[in-house]
Amino acid sequence: MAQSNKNFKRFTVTSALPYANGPIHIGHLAGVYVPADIFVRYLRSKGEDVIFIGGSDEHGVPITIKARQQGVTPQEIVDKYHTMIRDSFEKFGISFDVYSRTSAPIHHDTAAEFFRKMYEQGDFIEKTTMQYYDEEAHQFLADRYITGTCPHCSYEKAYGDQCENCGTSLSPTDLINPKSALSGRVPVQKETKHWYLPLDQYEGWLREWILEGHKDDWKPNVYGQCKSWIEQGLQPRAVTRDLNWGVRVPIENTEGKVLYVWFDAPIGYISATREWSEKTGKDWEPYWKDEGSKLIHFIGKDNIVFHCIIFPGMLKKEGTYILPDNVPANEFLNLEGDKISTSRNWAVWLHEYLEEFPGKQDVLRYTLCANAPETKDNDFTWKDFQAKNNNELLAIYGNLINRTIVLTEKYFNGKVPERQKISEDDKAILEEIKKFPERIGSKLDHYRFREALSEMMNLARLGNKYLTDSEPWKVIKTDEDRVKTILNISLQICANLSILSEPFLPFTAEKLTYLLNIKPLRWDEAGHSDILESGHQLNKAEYLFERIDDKVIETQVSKLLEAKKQNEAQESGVNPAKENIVYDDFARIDIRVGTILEAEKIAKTKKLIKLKIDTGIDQRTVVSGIAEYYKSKDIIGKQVCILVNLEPRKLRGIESQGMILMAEDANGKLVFVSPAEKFMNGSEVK
RNA sequence: GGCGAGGUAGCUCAGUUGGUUAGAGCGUCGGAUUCAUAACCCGGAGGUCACGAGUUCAAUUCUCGUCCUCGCUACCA
Repeated sequence: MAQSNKNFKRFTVTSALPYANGPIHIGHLAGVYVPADIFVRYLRSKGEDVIFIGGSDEHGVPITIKARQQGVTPQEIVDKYHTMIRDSFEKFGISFDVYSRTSAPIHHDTAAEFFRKMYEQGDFIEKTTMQYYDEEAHQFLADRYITGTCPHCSYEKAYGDQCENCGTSLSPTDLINPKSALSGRVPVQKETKHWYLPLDQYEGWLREWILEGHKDDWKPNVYGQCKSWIEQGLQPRAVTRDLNWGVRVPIENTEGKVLYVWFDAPIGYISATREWSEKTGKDWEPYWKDEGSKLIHFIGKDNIVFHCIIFPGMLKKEGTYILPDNVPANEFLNLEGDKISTSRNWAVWLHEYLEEFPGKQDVLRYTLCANAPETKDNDFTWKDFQAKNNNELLAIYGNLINRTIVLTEKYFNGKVPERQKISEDDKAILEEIKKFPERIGSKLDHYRFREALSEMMNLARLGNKYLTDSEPWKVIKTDEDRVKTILNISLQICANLSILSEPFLPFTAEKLTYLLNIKPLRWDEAGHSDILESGHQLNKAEYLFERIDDKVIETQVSKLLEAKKQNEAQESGVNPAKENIVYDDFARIDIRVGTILEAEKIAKTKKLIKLKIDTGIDQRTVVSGIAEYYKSKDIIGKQVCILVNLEPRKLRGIESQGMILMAEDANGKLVFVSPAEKFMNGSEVK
């Protein structure tokens, strides 16, 4: 992975810009901000020149929709969430050098300038297409602003990009009876001109740069995803949209057009750096334009294509920028077994956590780092959070510090005793200590945060073992000099921890430096065993962590269950009745009771099961899309209702002779409609 | 359907350029201990390394196929 960091003069570390239409949750933290923060704290501790960039992404259609729904302006929406996000990051110890926002004037300038330069260089292609236009509101309509009847499921409130009832993705022209969400009028199709980034032309150098150049140092998930995109063939992508919210297209005759949000958002990293530059008086350009700078994007896996292909494409074409050295994207974090969802309120919100667990930032940081979804999706559970606090942070780290300081208080009035004669065991320990900075650091250099964290804890484990093995509480009765040595070494371990744990546990490290009564030290000062001088006075012992008991965890779990209940209530939306029919329409339908004789999942399909049914009339094959809800082996022998006079139809090359009756709820979950008791096969359902 | 990532102890993960008894942390069980927030320390149990076939003297590691999870993409209803 990453070549030696020593080859670089400075580091530019960006973290994905959170979208300002909701608060931050643990998924964002575990995937992006905690690892990024650990990384930059480590670099700073090593004395590297590093800038850590964050900011809110405030443009795009979803924000305008949210604003309309709430009857406020988009700016009010983003003001609210930007403030909230910024403050919660700060309280959580995410140590941005700058946290900016894309509605800031400096960003509008930067993005417009970026676009203009590319435009003048002829880097875009222009295309005119037909788009829906609302003649009353006098504007073109984003896909989300058009509603109509879904051509698949007849749901009447489908959006232009997706039907929320059946989940199908749509394009606005698919909708039956399209309506503008702005005025309710029928929109008309109208020509509009947009600019496209010709990604297809970048394939050559992208292949060389990523597929050949980063085969070994990018994470497999990132590399694989890029490969997938490139091999599938890249398409030109529109960089502008017809919308009133965003960065105005900086060329003439482009009323009502803005930069597409994905185009302006990554430029936000650059704008933020410029903002930082204005505040600090330092030059921003080397961080983005000097080959001696190492640019690293921390993101979630949903952002890979933008940061590995599109944004680099923009940077390269613009011509004066460097490309990212690495994009250590993480996978997703689940919560108690379910996908985290902002709209379904299935999340642990950072601002709530900070209120409910005051002073426990590091506990969450630790849990999220230990469970970071580095190689695959991972699950956060409150029980695990509790275990990590009680059995690791408290039992191993906190306990070592506490017992060491308490012993020192007891025997030496809290003064660091002088080291006396060194035993072979002591020597071995001192040698071990030396290895930790490099051991932890090299893991961090390679973005292996979980392992780095575990190595850090190993130092605390080493300290505990040393204490237990050398039993100063016994030795004190016979050999005080020996105890001096033991505690001196134990205290040096504590001092090392104050340095080496700082990137992971900044609040704890700070408390620890207070307890040890020292100044924060740099990474290079770790590994040594003379950090604390003999005679140095410690402060009084205090706990670094407190036990979290079951009650606290139960409260959190029931809070989640409450959210789940509310979701279910909300999602139990029922479709309105269809038009009336006459009896004859119904009488033509022939439904029978049948029994499933065989069931076999059809390979390579998501939903299909091939069933053999005894209908009383005959035995026949039916293909049914129920595999997401039933396992083949569980349904054999089950009685079901089957529509027997449906025109046969081939699905996956198998002729399906009928249809099994299923009830479907608002979530699309299916359940068999079966006779209430065992009934003769072939019985008619009337 | 195509593509990508993953599938290793109860949980979270490491590892194997193919080679004797597959590792760690947490949990669990037992022991020891009392300086320490029932914490620390020692030890045990626990895995046919998703499944099947192939290559090989030897495969968890290579090849092929299958299944499962997640994502991207396409299509079908």
